[in-house]
Amino acid sequence: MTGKKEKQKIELTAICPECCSTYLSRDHSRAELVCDDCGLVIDEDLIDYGPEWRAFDSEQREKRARTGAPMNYMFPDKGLSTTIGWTNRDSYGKSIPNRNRAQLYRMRKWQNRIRISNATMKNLVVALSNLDRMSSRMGLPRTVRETAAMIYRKAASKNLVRGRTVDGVAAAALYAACRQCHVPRTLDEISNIANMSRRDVGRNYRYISRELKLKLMPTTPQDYIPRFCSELKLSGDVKAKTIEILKEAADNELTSGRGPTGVAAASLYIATVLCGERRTQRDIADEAGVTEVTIRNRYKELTEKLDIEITL
DNA sequence: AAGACGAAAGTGGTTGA
DNA sequence: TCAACAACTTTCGTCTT
Repeated sequence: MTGKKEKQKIELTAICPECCSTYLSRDHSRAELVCDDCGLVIDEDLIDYGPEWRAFDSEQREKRARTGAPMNYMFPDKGLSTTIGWTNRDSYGKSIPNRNRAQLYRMRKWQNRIRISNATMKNLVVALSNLDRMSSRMGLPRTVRETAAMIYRKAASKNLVRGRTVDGVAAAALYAACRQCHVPRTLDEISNIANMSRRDVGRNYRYISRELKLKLMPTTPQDYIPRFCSELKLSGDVKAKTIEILKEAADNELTSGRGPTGVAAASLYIATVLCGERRTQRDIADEAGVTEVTIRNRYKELTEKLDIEITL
């Protein structure tokens, strides 16, 4: 342990990408991260998993001066990308002749550029595959996935992901895409799939929609109807009737200020009764993600204000 | 027995000072 | 930042079919 070169054990959760050892040492004299078991040099570009970034030159320091949460996926390039050292010395320690230095400088520059672009690309790949996983689990159509991917890309290119988790922004993008495509999902559904709290998804969503100037109308109850109908195996008649009721409801100002899902559920309930395809309040409530009580409240308002006769 | 109804108390988000 | 507020939920007892 007490070698001549002082190696400092770092108590981090990093893992060597080659042999999966957790014993890594930082060699300060060379600014390298080295695996104790297999000797793999993991360069300094790899991330210190603590709250702060390491910065080894002024360029990095500038880029990383304002840091958010540490990146949470481990080795974007598996630690295998090449880094060209900053000292003007070759592998034997001999100084590099002046006539080659300009070339070396250009190589370093491009190496850096390529590496960075790889990192952001990888980031994007992770986000997009998450997006795809979530949307396929929710059975969302292709257009929604593509819209979500587009929104995420825009967010990423405007640096909105910094300080937020990749998954969080992806979930928010998905939520926004659903609304934009008129196949809304509730924040609850999205947050369940994404394993996040509704607050976080909502907060991220508000942030990116503001920054990207997504102009999204508030969701209307109508948007939910096709989905609820198919989930509950209801006929087209019921669907048409529901839409009709909702239109009237909107004209009579019965939808504003109410939760769209509640209004949708109530008018769907009324339509099922009118069309003789009865479903219980509980069934509809579960599907719509509201309670029976909410359905009852809405449905009382609707029947009273719209003079709809219900015979049970 | 299951579903519908409604009262009352509690919860989470929005709004305006 | 805090209180007021409306919408909504939870809970529970009663009524109807």
